[in-house]
Amino acid sequence: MESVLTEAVALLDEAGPSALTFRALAQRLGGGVASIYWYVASKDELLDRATDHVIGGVLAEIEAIEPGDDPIDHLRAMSLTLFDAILVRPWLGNYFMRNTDVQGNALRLYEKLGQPTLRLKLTARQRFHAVSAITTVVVGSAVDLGQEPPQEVLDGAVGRDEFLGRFAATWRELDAVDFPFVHEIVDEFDGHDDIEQFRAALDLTLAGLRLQADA
Amino acid sequence: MESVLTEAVALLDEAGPSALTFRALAQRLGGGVASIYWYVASKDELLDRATDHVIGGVLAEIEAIEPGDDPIDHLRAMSLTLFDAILVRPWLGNYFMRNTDVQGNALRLYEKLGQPTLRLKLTARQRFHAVSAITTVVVGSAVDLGQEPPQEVLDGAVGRDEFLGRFAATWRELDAVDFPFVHEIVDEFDGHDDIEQFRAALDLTLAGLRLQADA
DNA sequence: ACCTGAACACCGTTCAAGT
DNA sequence: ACCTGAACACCGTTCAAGT
Repeated sequence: MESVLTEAVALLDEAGPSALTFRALAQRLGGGVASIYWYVASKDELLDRATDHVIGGVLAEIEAIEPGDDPIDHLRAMSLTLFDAILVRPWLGNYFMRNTDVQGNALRLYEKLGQPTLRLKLTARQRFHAVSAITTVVVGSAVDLGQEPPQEVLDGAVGRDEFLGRFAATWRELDAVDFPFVHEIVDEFDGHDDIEQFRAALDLTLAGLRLQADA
Repeated sequence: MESVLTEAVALLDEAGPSALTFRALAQRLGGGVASIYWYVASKDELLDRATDHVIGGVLAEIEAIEPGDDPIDHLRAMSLTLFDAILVRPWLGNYFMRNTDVQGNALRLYEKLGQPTLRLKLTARQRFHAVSAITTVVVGSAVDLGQEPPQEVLDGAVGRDEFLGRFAATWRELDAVDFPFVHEIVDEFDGHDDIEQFRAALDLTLAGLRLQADA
């Protein structure tokens, strides 16, 4: 079982989600395709369990973070750790917390993420919504930013900057009257940093949360 | 071409993303499978174009919204409209804005969403980040909340409330010392309203944004 | 310019049968 | 308890050939 998950994750890491097939996995394990069904009832369950397997590592990182004085700073630090993990493995975002019955580590991570809100002056409902909001921002940003780039970028034939630059060039050609906003931000888009973009989104949510707690 | 997209969307609406296969689509169009490849180079392109096709309708709704006095209220109104559209068709979230070259309507929607920020006292970078953050919250929430529920819920054999209730029951059995946060919010989770959850997440981001603009 | 049948190279899943 | 080969019912995509 352990080795099924380890090899599944290895396959995902090496060649992406499309490389994780029962046939490829069976070959790595040196067995038949049907054997895997003894450990797992479906591909969805395999992905749920593989997800929880790596979330176990993330949970350990998150538990190692010092709470500190400010609950919101604590939330920020944990969010960044989770974000980093999903950015490297975007497939995590599609399965994380999908089924807490099989994802025990995800549930524990959710708990950890929620604990700082207990130190804030909020209602139970506000705490529930706050943690949901943060999870959405973290997972949503990571999945979005980690989307598989086109083949040419993966090949290394075209760098990320050049890829962004091409879009920027198209945008600059748009009518300035019809697209004032796009023109306003095109220089920011060109060559922008993904992590900074996430950090900004997270900070807006956390600023809103602090306001709520201080009200 | 028009009818290819119309039928593709109909298929997606009636039976979900898994029902959109080239074979099923060809059958509805009364032609061969290979014909579709004359209009579209791949399934990804088909989904990009189908997405932009329905985003065209959403764009019209969004353009019909009165700007009003407060740019942030305007942003909120537009976000809710986009959210509603994606909640009904979660597959939109996976493709929206993925390739603005083929998604002209998505680009126009992005522009509309950005325009209110021009009325706020922000830097170009803050405007770029603000619209990215809002888009992430809207798309992330809608995709998350619209995730295909398990078969038993779709069948109607088990209601949504009962489905949530089961998880809540499991959570209530967790150790109260190890899971203080889960216990704190389990009553809120049980029978919670998805739209309210999204609204709360959006409002946190918008509150943070207002703070930034008023600084 | 538009469409087709038939094939290719895959998938996840099942099942009777083995040890 | 654990594994297997072989099949089933699908996929997206290609291509030579038709009108």
